[in-house]
Amino acid sequence: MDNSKFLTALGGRIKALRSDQNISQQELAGVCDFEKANMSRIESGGTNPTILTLLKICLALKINLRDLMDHEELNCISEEDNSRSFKDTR
Amino acid sequence: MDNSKFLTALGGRIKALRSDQNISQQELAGVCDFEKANMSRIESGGTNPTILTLLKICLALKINLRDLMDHEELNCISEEDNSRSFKDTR
DNA sequence: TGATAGGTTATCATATTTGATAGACACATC
DNA sequence: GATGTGTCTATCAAATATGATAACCTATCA
Repeated sequence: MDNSKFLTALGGRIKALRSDQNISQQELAGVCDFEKANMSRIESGGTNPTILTLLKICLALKINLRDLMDHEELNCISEEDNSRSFKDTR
Repeated sequence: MDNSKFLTALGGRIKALRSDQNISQQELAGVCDFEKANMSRIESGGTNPTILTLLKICLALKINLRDLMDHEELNCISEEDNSRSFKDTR
């Protein structure tokens, strides 16, 4: 998964969560305290948002960052991929 | 939870996950393909990383973004944090 | 003593996000 | 036709992340 596909998927995830709550881009942007154009930019995957920007959006959607990230498209590591965490010497 | 506390908590979370795998900052930075000084900056909460930077770190740690965010300190939604449902739509 | 590893902080140039504004498009409604 | 809503794109200045280098500190070890 390349970066631009990830950003598109993340934007789609935000859009889906917003639509679930029947909120317009403009309204969500208003709660986040930025312009609707910037919200569109994020939802379309046209930017690589900082974690604080995502936090602001999550707060506006009344969800946690964990919930935003809890989406298969955004998580491609399998349990088997993480071998190191299973060979802790403790 | 203000922004700088969140960034400090996020950095601490990364550091904890790294330590769990007995990896040095330098080694993790190497896999991420950036300098150890930049990794230190992130772990100390001195910067507001983009989601792609966090993704790179997660891939290096062989974990998912969901796992990175699945930490109480980073998920503090409360009614006081967000009052959208109480806000009149004007 | 000296050398090495791990970590931190400072600084700088460059790249990119952000904030803001404007314009465009489709669609519905009056 | 005219108006309003929702979305998207482009553009710009300002703010900030990134990449890179250097210096410094502490602890460990030969």
